[in-house]
Amino acid sequence: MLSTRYDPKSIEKKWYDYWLEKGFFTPKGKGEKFSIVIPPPNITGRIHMGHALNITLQDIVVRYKRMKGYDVLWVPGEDHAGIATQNAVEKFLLKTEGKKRSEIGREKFLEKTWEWANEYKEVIKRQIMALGASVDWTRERFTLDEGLSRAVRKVFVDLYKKGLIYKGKYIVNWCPRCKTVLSDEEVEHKEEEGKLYYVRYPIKDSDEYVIIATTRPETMLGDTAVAVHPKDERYKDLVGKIAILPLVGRELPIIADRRVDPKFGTGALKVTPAHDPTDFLIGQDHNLDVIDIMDDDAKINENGGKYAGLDRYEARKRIVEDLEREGYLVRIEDYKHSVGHCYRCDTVVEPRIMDQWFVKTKLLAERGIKAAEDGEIQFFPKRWTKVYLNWMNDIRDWCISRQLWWGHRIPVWYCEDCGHVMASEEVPERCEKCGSTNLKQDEDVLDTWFSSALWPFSTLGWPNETEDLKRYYPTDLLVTGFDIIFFWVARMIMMGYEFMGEKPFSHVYIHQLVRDKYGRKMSKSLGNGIDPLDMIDKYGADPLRFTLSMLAAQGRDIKLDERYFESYKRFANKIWNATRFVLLNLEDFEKIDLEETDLKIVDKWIFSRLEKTVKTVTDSLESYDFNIAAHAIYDFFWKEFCDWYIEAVKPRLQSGDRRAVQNVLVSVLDQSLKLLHPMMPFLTEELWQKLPTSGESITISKWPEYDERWIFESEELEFERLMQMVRGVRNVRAEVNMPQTKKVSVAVKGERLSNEVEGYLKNLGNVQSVEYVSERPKASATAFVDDRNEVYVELGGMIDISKELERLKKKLAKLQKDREMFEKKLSNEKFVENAPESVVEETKVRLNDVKDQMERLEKIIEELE
RNA sequence: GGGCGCGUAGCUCAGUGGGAGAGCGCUUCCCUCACGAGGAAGAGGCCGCAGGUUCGAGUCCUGCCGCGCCCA
Repeated sequence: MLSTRYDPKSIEKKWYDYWLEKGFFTPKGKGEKFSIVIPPPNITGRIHMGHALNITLQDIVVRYKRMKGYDVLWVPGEDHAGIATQNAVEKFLLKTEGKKRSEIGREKFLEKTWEWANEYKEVIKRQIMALGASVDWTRERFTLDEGLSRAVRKVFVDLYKKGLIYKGKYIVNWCPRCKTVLSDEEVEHKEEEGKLYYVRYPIKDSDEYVIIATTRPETMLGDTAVAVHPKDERYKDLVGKIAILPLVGRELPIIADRRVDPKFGTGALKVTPAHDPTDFLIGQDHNLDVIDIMDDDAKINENGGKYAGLDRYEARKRIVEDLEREGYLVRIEDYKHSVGHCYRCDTVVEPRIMDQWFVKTKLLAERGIKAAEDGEIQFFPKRWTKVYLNWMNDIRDWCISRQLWWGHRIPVWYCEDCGHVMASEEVPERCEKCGSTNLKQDEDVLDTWFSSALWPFSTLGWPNETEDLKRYYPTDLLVTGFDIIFFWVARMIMMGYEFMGEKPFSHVYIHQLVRDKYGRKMSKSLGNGIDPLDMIDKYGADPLRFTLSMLAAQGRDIKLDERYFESYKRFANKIWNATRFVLLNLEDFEKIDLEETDLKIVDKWIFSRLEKTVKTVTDSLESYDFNIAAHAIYDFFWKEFCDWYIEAVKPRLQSGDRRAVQNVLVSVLDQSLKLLHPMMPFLTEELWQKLPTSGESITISKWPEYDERWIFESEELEFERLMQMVRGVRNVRAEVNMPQTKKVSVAVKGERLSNEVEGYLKNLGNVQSVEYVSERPKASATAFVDDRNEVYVELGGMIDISKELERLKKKLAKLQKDREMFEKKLSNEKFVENAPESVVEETKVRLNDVKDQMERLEKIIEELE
């Protein structure tokens, strides 16, 4: 028998092992398929709450679909996470061995990183298991697997041959800490308080000067022009003249270019093509010299003259001092501007001109744009479509080379003899042009997102034409966060169409961002993270999952407070104990096919409520409204099944004739557990296995189908009417501070209650006797009034007439308000004309009810007065 | 500068065109034989502000105020 308390630890591992052993998560390859690939977590450490949410939501859909009878494949895996992992390993190395990566060399460093990777792959895997994710571990993939690496090489070489990958000198974002370039998306812009420096540049052979404004004065060492807007009247005469660069003495042509913003600073722009994206473009159009003044550490290089060797900020300070001393500095203003930071280490990035590899994205994006416009790929919530489209329509070429060691090495070889460049899937033996064997591979690796972009098909075996690829591509759903729509979602779509000729997935569900209870992003630096594994340890995986489901309302961030887990653990405990109660009453259980004649009002009520819950939960899961599904089953199970149904049938269970009610209990419990299973897999399996109607596993049991035959509208109304009577009696009792245990006598005016209803009233209201009367007994309080019955609680000496009057008058006032509202509506001709007939009809009925109740109440009040 | 989202009970949030809801917290009562991690009853809301559309607006539209995010 079950213990009195739900203990998650004692059930979770056991059932996960059972599911694995039975192979429930491996698709059978028959029937309609449903496939989904996991967003591979980075192998940098523990998973965080965002992962927990992501994995939970996927597992809910996956388990639901599996129970619906789909042939479900959920592919798990991990991401090598180039820059993030390399940073983590570097830190680890420095801490444990006191060594930098440059000291141990590429080969040794990669060895260490592989050790790290293998360890953390296992860590991640165990964490995903702890969450209960029903992924198919026999198909686990890693982005640096041989198979996936082959896919990467093939994609690179194909795109290269199509001319969609090229190498070129462009302005790129350089992280001086990670010592690599970053794509535009890997740069995070943050508003910062900075300074705006106004500097005087003298005009050659004159006493004139032009004042420029800059936030980064150190870059002046690389200035090769001054630019103004062509229509700027202030500077019309200056265009064509020469300015002299202070401190350096270089001659700078003064040019006109539309890209200059006349409203910024003085309207005159110092042009530094090597260190600013706009300046770079201006430089290209005007054939300006490009002077790179920084090295990889963001220190000034030999082109910086006497400032060479200084760090960029030190150089800034020195240059400003020198400018001031020599009279070139006009003024310094406070200035708020947005500064680019590395998304992995938060260091301020420097724009630099470098020779890097790029993917030409314009053409690739076209098909992906059409797909979203046509609804071939749908976003949930819908509004993310626009975010995606804005980016795709304005897409820029993707810088894919990284000066890292950890990742897919760029499959390009350079012939040392003739200079020929070769892209090749396999290591070439000789130069295809001159035959030389003197070949050298490109030192760089690819952006980590390059391999992720192939994930939906590379994990299924591509470029081999595997059975999996044929059967499970395209996938049906992708669940991910909005922060990687550009990094990942958009690129998977582009690559999917380019290499598979088909979309990678049909639906994209963008999940919530998990914040702390104050609405701040969870971060290591703030220390405000709530660790999902700690929560599993403290409350259990099922409560964690259910909490996240309850909070997963589309289009809104989740503000997480640990108290939620406590609340929903109580729900799990409630389920546990309700099941325990049912099991305690099943010694003589015998399964029967319930006929309508076996069913009482309360049975029909609970079946009808259950059926409606089945519909709500099913519909909500279909539309990814996880919170609605969770709320529906929570309310049904706790408030209707536990608080009313079970309480109402307790006497029947004590009687000799309890076969039918046992069957109802088991049936409702069975279906409820199934509805709960996607959200709370462990708990439901544990309990379901104990039911006399169980099977091999709830995991592969059949999802409840909505069936109108189990809807009983009139019984629902009848039972709800009874609930009102019971509440009325309880209310009276509470008003006079009568203990709940004390039995009361009730007088009923109007029609006779059925034996069944009278029984519930006695049982649930703790009523000892019901007598039928034609007049209200003296010294009684009114518990319930409608057009069929009035229910009085006999109080005898306990009655406080003034208190009773106060209570009834309050009730009357409420009714009066309703009455006025209904009357106002119905007296409005336009309402009667325009509103749907059913609404008008309902309003009339309700008005009549209210009027009737008021009349009766008024009469009672009159008598009391 | 462009775009997006959010302002509903003390707190955290559901609710998208027809009678204001939940959890937690609060008050009162109950050791009722599944559960005190429970049960019963209750208090608590100009649904940010101002207009508009509509027979009817928490829900749709516009503006404003406040908060947050993305992009440039």
